[in-house]
This record gives sequence, C-alpha cells and structure tokens, in this order.
Amino acid sequence: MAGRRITIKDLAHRLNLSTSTVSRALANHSDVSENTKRLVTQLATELDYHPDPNAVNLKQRRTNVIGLIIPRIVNRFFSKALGGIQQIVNEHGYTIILSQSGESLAKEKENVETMLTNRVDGLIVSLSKETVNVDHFNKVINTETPIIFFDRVNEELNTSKVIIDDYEASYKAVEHLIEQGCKRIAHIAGPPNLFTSRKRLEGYKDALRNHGLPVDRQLIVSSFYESPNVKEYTDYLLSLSSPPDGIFAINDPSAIEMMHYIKKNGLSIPKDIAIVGFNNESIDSFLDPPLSSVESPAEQLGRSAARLLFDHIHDMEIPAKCEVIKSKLVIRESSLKSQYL
Amino acid sequence: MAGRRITIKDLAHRLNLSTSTVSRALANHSDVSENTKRLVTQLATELDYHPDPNAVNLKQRRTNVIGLIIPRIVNRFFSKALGGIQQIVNEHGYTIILSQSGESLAKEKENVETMLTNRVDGLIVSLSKETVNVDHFNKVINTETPIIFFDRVNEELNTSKVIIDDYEASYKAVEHLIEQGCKRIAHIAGPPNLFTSRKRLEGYKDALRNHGLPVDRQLIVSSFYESPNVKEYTDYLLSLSSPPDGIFAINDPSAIEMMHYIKKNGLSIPKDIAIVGFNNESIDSFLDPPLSSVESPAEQLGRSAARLLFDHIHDMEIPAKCEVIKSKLVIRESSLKSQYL
DNA sequence: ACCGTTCCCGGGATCGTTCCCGAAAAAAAA
DNA sequence: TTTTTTTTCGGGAACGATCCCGGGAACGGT
Repeated sequence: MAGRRITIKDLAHRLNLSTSTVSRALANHSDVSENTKRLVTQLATELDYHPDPNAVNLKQRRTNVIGLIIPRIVNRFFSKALGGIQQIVNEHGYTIILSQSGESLAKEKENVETMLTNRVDGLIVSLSKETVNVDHFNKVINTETPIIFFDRVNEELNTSKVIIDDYEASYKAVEHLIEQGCKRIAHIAGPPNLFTSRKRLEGYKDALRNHGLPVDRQLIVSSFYESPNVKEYTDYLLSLSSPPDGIFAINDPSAIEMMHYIKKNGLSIPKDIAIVGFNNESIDSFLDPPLSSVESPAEQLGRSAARLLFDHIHDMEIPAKCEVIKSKLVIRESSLKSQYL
Repeated sequence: MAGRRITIKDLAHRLNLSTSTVSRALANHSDVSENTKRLVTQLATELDYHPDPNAVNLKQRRTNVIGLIIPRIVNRFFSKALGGIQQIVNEHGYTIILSQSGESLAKEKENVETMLTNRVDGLIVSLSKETVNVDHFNKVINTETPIIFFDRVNEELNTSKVIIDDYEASYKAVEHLIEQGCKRIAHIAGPPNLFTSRKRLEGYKDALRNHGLPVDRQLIVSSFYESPNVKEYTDYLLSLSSPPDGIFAINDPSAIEMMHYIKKNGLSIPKDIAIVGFNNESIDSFLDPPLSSVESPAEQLGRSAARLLFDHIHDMEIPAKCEVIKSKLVIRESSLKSQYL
C-alpha cells in the first residue's frame, strides 16, 4: 500500500553518489563538501524526501514515541493535560501514543504491556482509581524506560512525579468556606488509594481542626470520581439530622450535579449550602450560581511532566524528583455565603 | 537507552535453531514442526520476547499507526469520538498518533505533514473551522494513504466520510421549538465553510419555511464555535426590537453560556426564550433548567470512521462512501415552553 | 620527487525482522 | 532398493537508514 516512497538510494542514484554521502549530506556532516550538500538537500526537497522513520529508529534503537496512559480522555482535566504534554513532545519531535485505562486496573496493566511492546522511549502515567497495587510498573522500570507520573501518583514508586499542592489547595478551599461562615462542611472525597485523594482529605481535616471545628465522619463521603451515585450521597447528606452548610467536592462534575439536587430540594446555594468544586471547568462561570472551584493547572502539569520525562530520556542518571504545581482558588458565587448571615 | 532487549537471534541461539525457523515458529507457519513451535513459543514467553516493531514494520512496509487530526481534544465531542476510534483501532492492533489543529488551518497543514513523514497507514480527520481550502489533503491522497473525514467534512474531497444527519437533526430541533409555540427562533450557526454548519442552517431554514414562519436574517448569528463572543451576540439578540422567543444553538457550551446571560437579563427559560443545544453534554441534565440538546453519538461516529478506515487499508480499491449516523433530540425543560402559554 | 595532511567520498556491516529458495532428512511410493 | 514426495530447517538477501573504516585526490612542505 501507499505507493513506493522515495528513499535515500533514489537520491544517491540520481546524483551519482553513494548512500553514505547522501546520508551525511542530509545530516549536515562536515565530511561532505558544501557543493554536494547543496545538491543533495536541493534534490531532497524537490522530491519531497522524508527518511523512513522505521529504518531510522531501527538503526538508532529508539522509537521517538512516548506513551501516555490516563484514566479517560473525556475527563477535561486529562484532555487539558494532554494538550500541555503534546506541546512539549512536539517540540522534541516525538509523537505520543495514547491509551486510556478507563479507570480500570486490568486495562491499565494491558496498556503498560502495549507500551512496552511498542518500545516507547518514555512513559507518562496518571493512575486509574482502581490502582492499589503498582507492581505492573516495575517491568517498565526494569527495562530502564523512563516513566513519569502526574496527578494520580503513587508514593511507593521511586520515579519522578508531578502533582499539584493538593493539601494546600484543599486546606485553602475549606478555610474559605469556614471564613464564609460554614460550620458543618462536607467533603466529597476521592478513592483513598490515590495519594491525591488522601492529601486533599488531610487538608480538609486540618483546616477544620485548625479552626476549631470537629471532623465529623458522617460528612465525609467517597465519590469515587465520576460515579453515578451522586444523587444518593447528596440525598444522604441532606437527610442527616444536622445536614452540612458547606460542601467541598473533589471535582466539578460532582459539584455541579450536587448543586442540581440541592436546588431541587428547595435549598438555596450558597445561602443554605455553600459549595466549592475542584478543577475549574470552563462552564463553572455560567452555572447558576457560578461555581467556586480550585483551579488545577492541567496544561502546566502536562508540560512539566513531559519536560521531566525528556530530562530523564536525555540523561538516564538524573535522580527522581517530585514537582509540585501551585493551584489557585477561584471564588465565585456558589461559596459566598457570608453575605446572607 | 532501555537496556538490551531480547531479539529473535537470542531465541535462535539458545535453541540451536536458525532465525528463520524461529520467525516462522512465532508466526505459526506450517513449515515448522509442532515440537519446535512449542519450544520456541515457550522460550519466547519465558524470556518475554516481543518483536521490535521498527524491524517488523520496516520489513512489512507499514507502521501499524494511524493518524488522527482533530480541532481540539478538550472539546468533549472529539474526546468522545477519540474513545470510539481507539476502541476499533486497538482491536486491529494499531496505535494512534494524535494531533490537534487547534482550529487553525496552518496547524492543520503542519499536522498533515507530520502524519506523512511519520508514514501513518491511514488518517482520520475532522477539519478545523478555518479550513476553507483543502488542497493540503491532496498530498495524502497522492501517497495513497487512506483517509477518512468525520463530522467536520468537506464535500470536495472524494474520500469516505462519516457524518451525522445534520439536516434532519436541525430540522427536528427547530420543529420541536415551533411546536412549543416559538414564533421567532434564532440560530447560532457554525462557520459556513463547514458542510455540517451549512446543513444545519438549511435544516433550520426549511423547518421554519415548512411551518409558515419567516426566515429572519437578523436571527441568524455565527458563533464560530467556542469563540469568546457569546455574550456579545446574546446581548445583540436580546436588544432586537423583537427579540427571539427560541434559540437553536450549534453546540452546548454556547447554549449554556447564553442561558446564563439570558437569565442575567431577568428573562426566564423556557418561558420567555426556549433553547435547544447540540451535542448533549453530560452536564446538560444538571443545568437550571436542564438543557434540551441534540445527541450526536460521537463514539459511534468515531467507531464508524475507524472501521471505514480499516476497510480502506485492507482493500485500497473499495469506493469512497459516506456514512450517516442518526442523531436524537433529547428534550429537557429548557425547551418546554408550551406549558407557559 | 617524496611524504604527510586534509578533504571527500564509497564500500559494506549493521539494526531486527521476514521470506524466498534450496537442501537434508524422513516418509511414502515405486 | 530406488525414486519421489513430504516434512522440516538453514542460508542469505532484503527493508531503509547510519556510520565506521579505508582510500584516492589534491596540496603544501621539504
């Protein structure tokens, strides 16, 4: 298929040169006269010659491909991160092969295998929510393939990672709710196996404690991300003998859905319940009321992860590091409760 | 980098066989005894042997890679489509290299070049909104690389395409608004160079005409997708001497943003203005009021495109065809205006 | 005229596969 | 036993590039 492409031999033949010379001319090697260089490059552009990536990579023993494993691309956070990653990756002349774990551990393992058989030069991963055990990544490490985790990381693995300041972000969000007069703040938590979730939970707890508020286990529910049971735990929270007057949710989709059910219950936001989400989705500003949210700079995270990966690709010996990207609380109406007090 | 991998020679040496035999054994060729086949496959799994994709592809003259060019992955429609594409592509043992045009023609051209130098075995494309001229795809066609367009297609190119029933979808949506009692229905149109936009505009116009309503050019505005000027044209529409009582928007983000501004203007949805969006985003149900929207089955579109592509990859001779996927109008509160009449 | 450099260039091995072709061994047919 | 067929395997040339090595031409110095 894809009709005969032009090779280096064609160039060599047309110019009465050897393939070696042509190759060196194209590589701008010093061992070839300026004149022939000119001739070669000229003919190359004229015939629109492009070296066969397979041949080059076979010889160079690399693929110029980096692998990306994320839970799901429809999650806006990840698609934004992909954008950032792609930016850096393109600058380096690499391409990405993408795979989605779909939040499934089994699929994630599969993906790791594919990446390995595809001989990627490096790997960027964000764990699925099911991933408790991370043994499948040891194989990657054994093949000496550089690997970077971002956002959904695991602290057991001694690799470079990029995360946001989950603890601080969470702490500040909850503190903001407290300042707005909330006394009973619920937390919609993420899966406990993820470092990120635990850190955010810690931040939530510490913010409460440091402001003299009790940590009530009744007010902490596990959303397990994007799960379909938002209605259930919203109903649960509202049915408590003393229901929450503030909510800090682990992501915006959950927060948005909760807002819907809360309003359906005849309660008002933020008057009755103030709410802060996480990720600062683009539509947050257009909700009713506009949703306060922690902005996690996904693209920046992606860029950092990619840059870190190339650092490791270019020098296998550099030690693993953990980069922390600062987030920012974007305050909108949904959390401005104090005006009603 | 990535420490010496095990090759077919290693297997051959260990088993005192030739590389040819090992190769054939792994390919389950008939020319090799069951016994040695067993031995080979056994050792292969034991040593976790995986053929070097570069070497294989060099020999086979293909890359097992298909290219995907889309405007932007953060657009949920496209990330969903990607999901569908990936599903089929994985089944065929191919991988995807992804690139985003960012709605820019220049970037789209670049992307096409990269795909070509990467020697992809096939290409799936959704045009950028800037793409008026499609000459850059002729180069792809000249290299005999199969190419499929989906959703954002161009009718000049004689390639296979997958689209939704834009005309019918649009017609039905507008008809629904008419049935709900709307007399002056505005249309937020897409860029006119896209087939999709024009078809939807046609559907809009015909629905009006067939129901004896005038087509008022004042009520047709160009959103140019995701552009930041939603506020402007909302204000414009509301400032008309006789403002619209219904809106059919080309996509949900625009619709959602408009809802926000309309409500800010003290108008009620759907009582004063009924509204229907396009794409049926997952949060539509949780808006206030829940947004009616045309469901365009992105994943299905993606799957069809990928399947069509493999049809062409496997048989270069089959004629181009155009697949039309049926959409469905999902009616929610935002368009239920009749109850207020 | 001879030797040592420098400048260009070609030959050919190599990367890890696949696959055509031929050939030895075993089995079947004569 | 001889011949033919089948089974099973190895040799080696490709695929398209890179790059080491060596060698001829030109040139300056003695």
